[in-house]
Amino acid sequence: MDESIKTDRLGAEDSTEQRIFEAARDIFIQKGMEGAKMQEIADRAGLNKALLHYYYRSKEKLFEMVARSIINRAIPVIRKTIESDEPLHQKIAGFIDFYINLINHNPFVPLFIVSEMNKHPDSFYEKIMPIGVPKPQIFLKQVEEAIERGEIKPIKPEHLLINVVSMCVFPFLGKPMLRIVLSMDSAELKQFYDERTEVVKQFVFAALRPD
Amino acid sequence: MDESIKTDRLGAEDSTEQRIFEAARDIFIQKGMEGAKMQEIADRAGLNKALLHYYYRSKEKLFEMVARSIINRAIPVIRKTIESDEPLHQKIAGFIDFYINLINHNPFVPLFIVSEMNKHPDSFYEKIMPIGVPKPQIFLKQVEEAIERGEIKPIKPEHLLINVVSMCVFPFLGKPMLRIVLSMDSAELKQFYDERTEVVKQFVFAALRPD
DNA sequence: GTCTATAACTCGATAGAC
DNA sequence: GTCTATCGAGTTATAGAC
Repeated sequence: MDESIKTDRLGAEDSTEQRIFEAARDIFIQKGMEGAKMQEIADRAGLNKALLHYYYRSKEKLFEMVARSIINRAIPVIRKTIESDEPLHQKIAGFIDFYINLINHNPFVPLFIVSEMNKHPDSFYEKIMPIGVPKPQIFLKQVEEAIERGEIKPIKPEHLLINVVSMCVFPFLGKPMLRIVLSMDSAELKQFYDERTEVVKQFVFAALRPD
Repeated sequence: MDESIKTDRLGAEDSTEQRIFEAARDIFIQKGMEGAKMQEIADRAGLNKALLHYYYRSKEKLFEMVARSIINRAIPVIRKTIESDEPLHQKIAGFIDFYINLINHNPFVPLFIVSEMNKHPDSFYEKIMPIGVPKPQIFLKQVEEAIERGEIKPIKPEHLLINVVSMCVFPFLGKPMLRIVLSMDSAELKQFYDERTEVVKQFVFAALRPD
């Protein structure tokens, strides 16, 4: 089972175009638009610079393709979970399960998206628009109704949503910090991330449990 | 009351060196090492490029100074809170209060640190070393003791720490996302961030409350 | 210390052979 | 389609006048 956010194209054709795209994705994710160099991408793909331009015309266009592909893959996941109308508890649990698992397989994607959003919020918005901005209304309403029925402790729905997302995403952004501060080795880190799903679920549901 | 993370130097001397440093800090935080241009820093400082080299020799050295200064200011805050031996509940509450307030005044610092850490973990570690890596042992032990005494629900102390930090930091990293997904305007965002301190405290303590 | 002018260099992009 | 060689724009860095 491979949850990696790879590319838009289906199948695993090992075309030159594909190899360039994958090399570019890795480098852009790691170093950002300005930090990435065409030479480095070419080296990683095992080709020369000229070919990058042959297939993608310019660095900017190549970056566009990569960014779009990553966003196209990540956003629908959020949308689907947030917009579905399954029961609240189930939805939250499913969201945590799926989201942590997804990031676990694509640990650098959140930083890429967060950086992109902060540096170029407008171009990001344009990329998101066509595939549809996640609409949290259903979720927010579900929370309010659950509160009215006394099923969960009162909390502003927006804060609940952010709390859940924070605990899913941030540990991956702060991975190097964890390493240093908690002085964990690779094995301990892996275990830590494997435990996360259950821990976050328990934490959230404990926080929501009414008196 | 000014909680901004400004510079290493005390006082507010308006020397050329100082103006360059502050301009550089603003630009580097906003655009990163590669995205920032010496010309832009010079413009912001109201000087010419040559002076940047006169005072700081190279772009790399200037960046080093800025990065070091930001880290030197942010880390001791974490250390002090984590390493103190005040009672657990008080410590957690104080941590949330202080941390959210601090980031609220320096909203771009977390992204800078997270990006830096991920791009150059080694150079980051070297910068942190001399001022002392925060040692969470006291905190971790306090949590374990509180669990044994039945004062709080069982949870791995490391996860609790990360949960708290996540909910404090991530909402600022994801600000543009909040804007889009929750479609908040500036006023609503401000209110949202003002509410955060109380919401996070309540959420954490509710999650920790034993059955 | 501060400025202008320019050297030196990096890197994206193109030309042209194969 | 793929390569080597090179151009040219944009940047960092320095020389030298004031």
